[in-house]
Amino acid sequence: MNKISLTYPIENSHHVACRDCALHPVCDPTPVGNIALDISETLVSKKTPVKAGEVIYQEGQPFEDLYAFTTGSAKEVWHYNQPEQQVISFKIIGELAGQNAIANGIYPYTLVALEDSSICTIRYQDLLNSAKSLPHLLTKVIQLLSVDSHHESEIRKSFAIATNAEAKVRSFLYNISSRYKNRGRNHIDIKLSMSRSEIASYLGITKETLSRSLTLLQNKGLVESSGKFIHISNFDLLSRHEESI
Amino acid sequence: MNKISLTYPIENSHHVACRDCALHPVCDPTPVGNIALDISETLVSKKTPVKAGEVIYQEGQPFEDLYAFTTGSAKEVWHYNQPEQQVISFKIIGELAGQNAIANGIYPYTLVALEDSSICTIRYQDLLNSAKSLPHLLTKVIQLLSVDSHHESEIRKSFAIATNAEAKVRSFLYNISSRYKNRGRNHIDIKLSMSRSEIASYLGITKETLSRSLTLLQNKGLVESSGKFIHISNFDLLSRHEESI
DNA sequence: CGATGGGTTGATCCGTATCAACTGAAGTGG
DNA sequence: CCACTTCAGTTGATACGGATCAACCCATCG
Repeated sequence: MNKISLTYPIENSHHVACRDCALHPVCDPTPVGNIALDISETLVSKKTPVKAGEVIYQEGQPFEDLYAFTTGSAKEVWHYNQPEQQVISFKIIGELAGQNAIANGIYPYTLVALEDSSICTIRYQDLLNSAKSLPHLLTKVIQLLSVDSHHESEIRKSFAIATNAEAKVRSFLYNISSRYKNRGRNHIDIKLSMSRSEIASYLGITKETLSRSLTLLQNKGLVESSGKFIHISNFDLLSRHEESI
Repeated sequence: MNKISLTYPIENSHHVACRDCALHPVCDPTPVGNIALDISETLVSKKTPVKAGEVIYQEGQPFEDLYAFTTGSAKEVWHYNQPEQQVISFKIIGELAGQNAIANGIYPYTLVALEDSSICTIRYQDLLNSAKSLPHLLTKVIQLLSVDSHHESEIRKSFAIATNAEAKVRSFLYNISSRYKNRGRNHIDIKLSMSRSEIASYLGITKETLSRSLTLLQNKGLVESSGKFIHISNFDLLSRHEESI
């Protein structure tokens, strides 16, 4: 394969525009004019840098903040201290983290930055307080959570459908690529910030099987992979879950 | 095994009390006194009967209502018309359905009653309208959705952890049992309203493997199963996901 | 009473885990 | 600046678990 095709700059490294961020509906409540600016200023602390490997919140810790990634990415893991830690989800640029803590008031998992990133933080209690004067804010939060709920069931669906390892990997790549696409970013040439072992843990397969599946997909001309860089050769074929490809 | 131990009446068949229903926070917004009663009366249409096999909503249909089961249960399926339909989730007594439609305004899956049931219906738009005068209602909705989000990621976690079929079945039974327990119902003797094939589809295994796993769990003294009736002999052991049992 | 369909049990084959060896890239120190 | 170390990732060989196909059991219903 031609390595050169993968070496041109990847967009992932740039800051996401505020309008493409998961928190945007909250940061920018359109209907209220210049009050909106105040909200955004006071409610959201913007673009704090975090280092690769840094823990943003820890499982068991009391819930306080929601986070959105404006650069970089993270993994959500269970049993962070255990030898065999389970990867629960990946958060990429523009996405929200911490929603699953609202239910019990405790972060159920640990969030760890996969690379040097920057995050916007919103204090949930402040959000609720502001909502007393701006009820419209709450419907935005509801929208955010519902998107999340749907997102989760989509993932679970594709997992249940995926009979073999290759299908799991395919749906993972499609899922990641779609998420970049939905944020208006380059979804054809992607840098995977997580390791093979982390992907494997997430998919419930071994890293060896993951590696083999990737070469299979490559031989079928669906993707070209070179280390952390993945080129999606055929986006539409990736989504099809028929066995016969 | 002693069949008699499984034949005494199962509580599942009784109506759930309003206070144990997922919609309860919405039906009964405590802080507003006698206005609350009006809300509950006008917003929620109560305990409509549905027959086994009846479709409550269909995938692709525009989102209008949230549903809560006061008796009975349902399955959420994808590709309802296809020969191989995929089971996405099960809804049991007291639980909410339809939340995952808020995001896109369309029901992503089809909801089918597994047995004769009765449901409370709430028109989402009416709920939002009422919220203009009672913003507190919206925080309740947020709470509902967050519980759902957490619930989903819990399930996905246990699936990723479950290396073999037996562990999947074990975590499924633990999950169902816990849900009855959380609603203050009998979680030791359970009637599974869904078929083996439906459970298998949900778990992503075959019905044969499911059957074998059940007998394994039975031999280990964790459960006693007789057709649709399951007796949880050791609730705590069921939750442990260590291989060595 | 025989038919039907859900559920269980059995035998075989294939896919993935496991264990092991190897490769290559990145980082370290002389 | 280059050997040495180290670790992520890939490739190979074997063993085991689950899918598949098939037969059988049993409850329900006409």
